[in-house]
Amino acid sequence: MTTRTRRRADAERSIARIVAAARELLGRDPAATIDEIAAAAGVGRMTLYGHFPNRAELVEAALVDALADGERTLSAIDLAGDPAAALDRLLASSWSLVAESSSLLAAAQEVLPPGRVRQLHGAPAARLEELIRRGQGSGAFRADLPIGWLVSASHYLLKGAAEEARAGRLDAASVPGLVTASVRALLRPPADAR
Amino acid sequence: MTTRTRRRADAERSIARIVAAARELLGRDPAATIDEIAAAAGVGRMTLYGHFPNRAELVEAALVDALADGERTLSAIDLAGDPAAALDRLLASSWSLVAESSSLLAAAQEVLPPGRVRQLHGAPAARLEELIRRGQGSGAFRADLPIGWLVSASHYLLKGAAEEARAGRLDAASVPGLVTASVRALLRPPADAR
DNA sequence: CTTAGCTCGTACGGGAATATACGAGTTAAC
DNA sequence: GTTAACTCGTATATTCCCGTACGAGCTAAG
Repeated sequence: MTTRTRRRADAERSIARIVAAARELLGRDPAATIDEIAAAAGVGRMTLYGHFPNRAELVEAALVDALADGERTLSAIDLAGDPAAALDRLLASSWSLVAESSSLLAAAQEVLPPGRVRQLHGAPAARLEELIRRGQGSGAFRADLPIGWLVSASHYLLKGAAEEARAGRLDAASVPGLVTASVRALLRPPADAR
Repeated sequence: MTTRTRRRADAERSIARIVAAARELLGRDPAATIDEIAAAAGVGRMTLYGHFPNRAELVEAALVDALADGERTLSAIDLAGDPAAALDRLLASSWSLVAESSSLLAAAQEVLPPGRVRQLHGAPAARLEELIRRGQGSGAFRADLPIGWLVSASHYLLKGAAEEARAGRLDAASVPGLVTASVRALLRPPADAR
């Protein structure tokens, strides 16, 4: 399932550059053109079409690549021990990943069949969900709200922080602190726990 | 500054129908076409162009109208008394407003000059900010995070909840409860207050 | 060195959406 | 009832982007 007819080395290189360019441009502007991406990759538009039959497949490839990168980073994080501390570690690495490809996600939403994005995006969401669940068991996190919402809400906070940073309304250096403080607050058990 | 040459009654009516249709369609799909909006308003496309020279002005008119409606609703809310309770009242009314025009905001972001949206959107943000500030003064809300971020984060939670509801991942009836619980959590002073 | 694969320019066709031009018919306002 | 304003269809120009076709030239792989 790797390669049916072998690919030449230069083709491999072109594909890598195209995907990288797509990630970068689509990460900033979900409406980035195929022309722009090809140009940014230092490659003719026709070369791009030689590897990706249409826009959707290119976007999907970029998203898959970005997610794979993310998985590599996140899977290296130790989530054992105190859930709150583990959460901080997870968020510290997550936020920049979200920042880099938040509009890539938006681009994918527009082009890919419904549900496909969510499917591809399953692993990181599951990781956070698992951590939250564990924290709920130990009483570190609140359990009175649906866990699906807690996961989503955390995401929205991450995405929001990324957007504020990109708009220049937030200093990039201050973002990690704000994100962790906010998500911790969101997950902390309410005062009137009974 | 109201009307330089008087407008006929039927024109007034057409404009109202167009703006209403624009709010409804753009509120659901930020890419709604001028054709679609005209059709939904029960009006020829040429009539629409007679009143709005281009897409941007139509979008802006729709946004202004939606915000004016929102202002009318929000300004009726009593924000005196216990800040936490006032926050609940404010959020209960805010969330549906956000839900109805969240993608209208997105449409505006794409078409209007940068900063214009934020400028138009100033009043509701200021209202929430003022409430938060008051709550900080009385110790009801946390003061260790920048107030601008607290306001934005609340917004992102509202928008996120609206999105989840539209995607069918959240029951509309449960949204107000989740939103208020989440924003309260976000604003509650941290445990290790010193 | 030969071949198959890859690069990439130019050109073309198509679709979708915006916006303009013209003009005939209709309707509110006075 | 006259006028000015409004409605609205058809047609057309423009722009933008996607995707295809053709073909000449390069380059990695054996």
